[in-house]
Amino acid sequence: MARAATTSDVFNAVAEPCRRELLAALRGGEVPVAELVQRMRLPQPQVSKHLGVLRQVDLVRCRSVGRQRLYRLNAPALRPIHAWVSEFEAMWNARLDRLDDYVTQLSNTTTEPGTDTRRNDR
Amino acid sequence: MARAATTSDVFNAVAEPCRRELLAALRGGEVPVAELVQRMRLPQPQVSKHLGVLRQVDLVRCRSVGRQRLYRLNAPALRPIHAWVSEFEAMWNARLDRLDDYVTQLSNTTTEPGTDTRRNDR
DNA sequence: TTGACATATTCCACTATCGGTATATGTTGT
DNA sequence: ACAACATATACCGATAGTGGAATATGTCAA
Repeated sequence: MARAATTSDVFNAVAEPCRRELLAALRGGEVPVAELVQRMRLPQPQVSKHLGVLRQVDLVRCRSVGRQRLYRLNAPALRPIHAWVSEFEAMWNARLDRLDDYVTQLSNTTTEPGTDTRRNDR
Repeated sequence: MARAATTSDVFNAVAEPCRRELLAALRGGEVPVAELVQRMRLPQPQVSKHLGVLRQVDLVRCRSVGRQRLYRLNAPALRPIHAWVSEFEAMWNARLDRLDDYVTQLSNTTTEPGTDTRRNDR
């Protein structure tokens, strides 16, 4: 098993740069596939496939208008991600890292176990 | 090319459930690998490998103490993710989705192009 | 009904990632 | 110097994800 299935996990769906770009492109409102293809400079099948993934995790929804398909963002589906990162937000807002750095300097820090590059991080 | 390399993209690094769990386990402060192995109930090599990935994207850092290695979270590395999701936050906070639903109902919505399941989303 | 158009799906080959096992590296204590 | 310990890395087999090209589905217009 390699990773939680892309099609079932929002985190995975968003891990793909193209799909993030797609979501960004949908921030303005409904957009037909053809326009997405243009903006993304990607072959149409790829776009459709990416949209398919986003649909499966409910990050986007679409409706048919004539032969076109208008996609729109379903922002609330991003909440799990936001919630998850937010739990860590305090840790960089509260400047706890300063204490962290202190601890770091106490003993000589080895950031990269193999290659011992910088000794003073951040 | 399948996806942006796990080792170079924070989004990808975090896409793995085990790695998210690892990060969560480090929220309390520095933790030696052995303890992580215990908590995760995963073979030690897996844990080390996951830690390796997290290290490469600078989500965690570590220092050596005797033969142990103490890992700690580098929370600021999560900022890109937080920043990205936050750009969408307004869209679910502002109840714009209500308007969205309205648009949805105007024409019969087809959420799943192939399998036409529910017609009324959310 | 036929053809143009818009989009989705299938098939294929390639690569990256993951889990598992074995082994290497490095450190402490004797 | 050697053994025990802690952790990292290398190797392997399996598999899922991606891009690309071809094709299927569905809709409109004549």
